[in-house]
Amino acid sequence: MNIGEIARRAGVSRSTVSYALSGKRVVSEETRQRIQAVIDELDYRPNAAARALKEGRTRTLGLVIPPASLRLTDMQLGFVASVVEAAARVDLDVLLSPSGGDHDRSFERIVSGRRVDGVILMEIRLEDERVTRLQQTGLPFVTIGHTAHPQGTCWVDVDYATLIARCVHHLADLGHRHIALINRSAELVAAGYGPAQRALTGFTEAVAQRGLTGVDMCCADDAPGGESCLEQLREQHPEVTAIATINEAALPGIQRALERAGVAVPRDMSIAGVAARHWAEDFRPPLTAADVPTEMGNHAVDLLLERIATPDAPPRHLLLTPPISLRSTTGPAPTR
Amino acid sequence: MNIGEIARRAGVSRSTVSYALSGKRVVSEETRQRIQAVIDELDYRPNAAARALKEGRTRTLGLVIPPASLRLTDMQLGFVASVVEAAARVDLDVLLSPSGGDHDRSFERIVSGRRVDGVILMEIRLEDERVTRLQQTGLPFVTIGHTAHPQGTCWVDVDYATLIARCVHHLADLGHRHIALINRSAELVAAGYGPAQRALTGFTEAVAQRGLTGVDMCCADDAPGGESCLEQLREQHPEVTAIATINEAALPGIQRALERAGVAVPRDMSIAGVAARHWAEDFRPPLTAADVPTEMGNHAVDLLLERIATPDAPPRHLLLTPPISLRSTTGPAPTR
DNA sequence: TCGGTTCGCGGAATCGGTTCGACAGAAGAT
DNA sequence: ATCTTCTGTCGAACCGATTCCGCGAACCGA
Repeated sequence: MNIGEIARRAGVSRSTVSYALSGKRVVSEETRQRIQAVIDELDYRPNAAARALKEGRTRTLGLVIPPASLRLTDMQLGFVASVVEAAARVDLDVLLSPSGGDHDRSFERIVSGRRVDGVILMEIRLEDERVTRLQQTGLPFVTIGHTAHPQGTCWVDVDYATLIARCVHHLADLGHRHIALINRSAELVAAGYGPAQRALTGFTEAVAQRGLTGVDMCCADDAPGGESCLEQLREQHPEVTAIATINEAALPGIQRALERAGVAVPRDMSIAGVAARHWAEDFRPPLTAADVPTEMGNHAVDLLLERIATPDAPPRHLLLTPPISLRSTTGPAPTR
Repeated sequence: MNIGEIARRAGVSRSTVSYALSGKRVVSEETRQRIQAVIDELDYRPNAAARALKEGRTRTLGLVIPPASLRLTDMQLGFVASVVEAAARVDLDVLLSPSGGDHDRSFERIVSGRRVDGVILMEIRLEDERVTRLQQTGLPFVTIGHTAHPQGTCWVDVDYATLIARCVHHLADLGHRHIALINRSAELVAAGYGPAQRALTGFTEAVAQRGLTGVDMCCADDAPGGESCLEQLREQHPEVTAIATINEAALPGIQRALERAGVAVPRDMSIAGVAARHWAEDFRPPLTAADVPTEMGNHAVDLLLERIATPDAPPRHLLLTPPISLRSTTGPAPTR
């Protein structure tokens, strides 16, 4: 069931079948229909490898995700889903590469075996050698998140610094004077993980600007982590009345610890976060948060397609600053 | 940077380079080292498409996931992660196809464009046309979950009927007489989604066997769904003192509704579920549940590799029945 | 009727690997 | 000295598409 078979049965040459399929040259309507009939009958579809070899492109995008051992957050998951969906809409397939390590075989296969036409990189660090590796090879790529030197690359990101600053301002407007930042895990912060670093910067600046006292804490990215982090916070800083956080995964634990301690939200404690929209909505009470649009994956695909089409165009960036959706977890600071 | 370039620089023929790389014929140690030196210098890696074309295999596995619009549960996510990880361990890549629809372009590309050597199918229904389509094409495949007629296919699944039955027995042993099954969404049940159907069967039989009264409810697969489902349950069946569920995603909502109503777990209400292990552990209080091993993805990959190697061997199945881990959400029935 | 244009199609090269058959030269057997 | 057996390498075919070049027939205006 290759193109030769179709050609023989339709009584034409292989090239004619190819042209009938691609439309790159005129084929008489009669011939075209005859060919199509044979194709339908045999359910023929061109061999992807042969086409990729000849055309020099694979019609496949690579998506580099964190290794399976690290559990993905809802937000990251949303990115994956929207990347896959956006790619499917333009008839592209997505090849997954779980790679966090330095010199990953899977990553190398993808980038230097010409298995994909372009790569989307997730969870990048401020200094990320995968980015430099991709720059070497010349393979088009887009990152979700950006490095410390983002000028030369194409990326889409959420402006964590500004978003966390907005959370702080919102809380300050409500009269809160003592605010805590609950950041991502200590390991990530130490590894130079961009969002964690930038959230801290934004927090520190905003707190200083409003003359508040701020305390920042790292917190393991899961429910138990949030729970113990909050216990520690209430013990060491009982004066805190509001929390800003980018740690989605820790929120259920935070919430639970507050409940156990009899601290009502938002009466006794306000929470403003940065999270996936559906996640914030599903949260009880609904979370006041800057809704990170999961469509970021779509944007990443768009940018990547552009870059593949015109590799020499200056790299474009997209820094999103979604507004804070006021829901039910923030309120006026308690009067002592 | 193709094999010809390497051959020229090393002063040998292309075939010799190929043999040096594959080891399928002896190449003198001296020549081999010379070739390797050139390869290292140029950072050469064979073109995947060319190799796939000639060899007739792509070294790629297809993973068909639910479309992006449907949010994946933690358990499904765990499968994806473990499939990707298992594939990476044996140097295989994973191609994602988001396809739930009947005649999906992405699915068709994968199965009939010979883009993959085998396919893993998730979220299959009792009658699933994707399965019949794959059987037509002869492409090796393994399903996570099984259809109503599973004899001829290769699959790995969790024995939901038995697990839910065990939950019922466990709860009955604790003295509960009125037990509710909180199932997956009504749409899934209507669509003939296997786990939902089998959970219902197992529940009904176990309840009858123990002479209990059981009530089964469908419930949207998210927190708000769980919340409203529980409210409805308490209104219509206030006598229920225990819940068995396979609806992971609804649990936070269930939990929240119970709290709001002042119903303590497990004092006033026991809950036994089927969920991913880490999920059950993170839940507060830790959930008594049959821990679905996320390693099911690994097993699926193993089965698939076997099937690819020996397509004519009789299809193998794997029906897992993990034991119930007793944690903190079940206790003796309340004395009235 | 003739030269030129258009239309529809076939032939053959090409992409970059793998693999089979052949072959030269060295080594061993008789 | 001749015949056989290895060893190590090369050349060429092949996988299944795409695409450039060119050819014959039809068509058209003069």
